[in-house]
Amino acid sequence: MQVESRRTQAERRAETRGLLLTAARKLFAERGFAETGTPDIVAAAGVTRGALYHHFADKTALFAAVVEAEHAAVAQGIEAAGDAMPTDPVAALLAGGNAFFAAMRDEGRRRILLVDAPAVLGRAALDEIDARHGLETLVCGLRDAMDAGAIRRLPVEPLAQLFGALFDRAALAPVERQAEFQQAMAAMVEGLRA
Amino acid sequence: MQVESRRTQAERRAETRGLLLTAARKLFAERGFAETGTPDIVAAAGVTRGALYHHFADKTALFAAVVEAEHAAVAQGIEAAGDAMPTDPVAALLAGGNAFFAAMRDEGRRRILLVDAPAVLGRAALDEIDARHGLETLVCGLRDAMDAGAIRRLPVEPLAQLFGALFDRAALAPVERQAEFQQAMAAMVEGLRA
DNA sequence: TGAATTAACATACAGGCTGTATGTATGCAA
DNA sequence: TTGCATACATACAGCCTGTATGTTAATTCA
Repeated sequence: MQVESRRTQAERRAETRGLLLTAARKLFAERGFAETGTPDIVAAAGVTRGALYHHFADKTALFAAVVEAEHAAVAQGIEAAGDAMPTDPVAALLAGGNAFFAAMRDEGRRRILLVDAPAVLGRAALDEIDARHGLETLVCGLRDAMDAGAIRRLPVEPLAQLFGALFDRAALAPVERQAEFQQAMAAMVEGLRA
Repeated sequence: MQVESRRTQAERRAETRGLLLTAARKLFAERGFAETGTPDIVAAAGVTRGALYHHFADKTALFAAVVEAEHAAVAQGIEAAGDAMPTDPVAALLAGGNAFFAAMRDEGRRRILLVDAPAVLGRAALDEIDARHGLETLVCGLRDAMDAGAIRRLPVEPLAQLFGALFDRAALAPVERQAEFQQAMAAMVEGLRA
C-alpha cells in the first residue's frame, strides 16, 4: 500500500475530514442529531471513531461544522440569485426570500438548520453563525429599502431577525400550503411600505 | 405507616405523577432535555425510575406532558387577559401579543417551548399541541379582524402560523432589545391594516 | 370478609453510546 | 536516519435508557 502512503498529511487530513462531514450531514439529515450515533457516522464514512475525535472535539462540534457548511450553502445560493435583483427594494427583498425558499427545498437541510440546530447549539450560537452568513444580506436589503424610502424606518437588526423567523417558518410549511404561506408572507412585506 | 397506606390508588397516582411533572419541568427548564437524565428527575421527585416508566412510556413522553402543561399555562394567561380586550381588532391582536410576552417571561418556559420542544417532539407534533391550545385564539382574532374589515383578507391559518413564529422569535430576543422587537412587531401588525 | 386480582410502584439487568486514554504507523524536519 | 509530531486505530470506563422481574398495597368479587 505504498501508493496510498505517498499522500501528504494535509491531503489525508482534508480527505477524512470531508468523509466525516458528508457522512454526518447525510445521517443528521435523515435521522436527526439525537438519533444518529457516532458509530453510525464513522461506519458511513469508512473511518473509525478515533478519527472523528481527532478532528472534532465531540459530536456537537461535528454537528456545528455541518450546520456551518449548510448555512454557507444557503447564503451562497442567495448571493448567486442576487446578481439578477430587481431595482425596487421591496421586490428585491421578496426575490431574496424566494432564493431562500429554493435553497431550503431540501428536507434534510430544513431538519438540520431549522429543527435540530437551535436545540443542539443553542439560539445564541446559532445567531452567531447566522450573523456571519445570512443575516448580513438581509440587514443590507432592509437598510437599502429604508434609505430609499420604500419601507418604514424601524430597528434594522430586530426586523431582520423577525424576517428570518418568518422565512424559517414559511420554509417549514407543508408543500401543499406553500402557496398560501407565500401569499401571507408577501402581504406582510408589502405592509412595511412607507 | 398505616396512615400513609390509607390512600386511594387514584390519590397515589395523581401525587407521584405531579411530583414527576414538577421535577421534570424544573430540570428541563434549567438544563434542557438532552442534559437532563431520568435518574436526576426521579431523584428530584423523590421516587424511582420504576415510577417514571410506570406513568410515562419514555423520557420523551414525560417531556411531552411537560410541554403540554406549559402550553396550557400560556394559553390560559392569554385567555385571562382576553377579558379586557380593546374593541379595535388590530389593537386586540397587539394586546394578545403582549399577554403572550408576559407569559413568556420565564426563561425555563422559553427553553422548553421554543428551543427544545421543536427538536424533541418534531414540528408536526408540536403544531398539533399548538392547535389544541394557543393557535385557535390567534386564528379567531385574525378572522375577526378580517371580518371587521380591519386587516387584509389572507389565508388565516398560514397567517396565524407566521404570527406565531414572529411572537416566538420576539419572545426569544434579549431583554435589552425587547423594546425594538416590539416596535418592529407592532409595525408588521399595523402593516396588515386594510 | 377473605381470596384473587390488579394497580403502583421498586429493583435488577442488558445493551448502547459517549468521551478518553493508550497504542501504532506514517509524514516531516533536522 | 533519527527523533518528533501528526493522524489515526483500539481499548476501556462510565453513564444512561428501556425492560424484565419482584413486591406491596388497594380493589373486587364470591
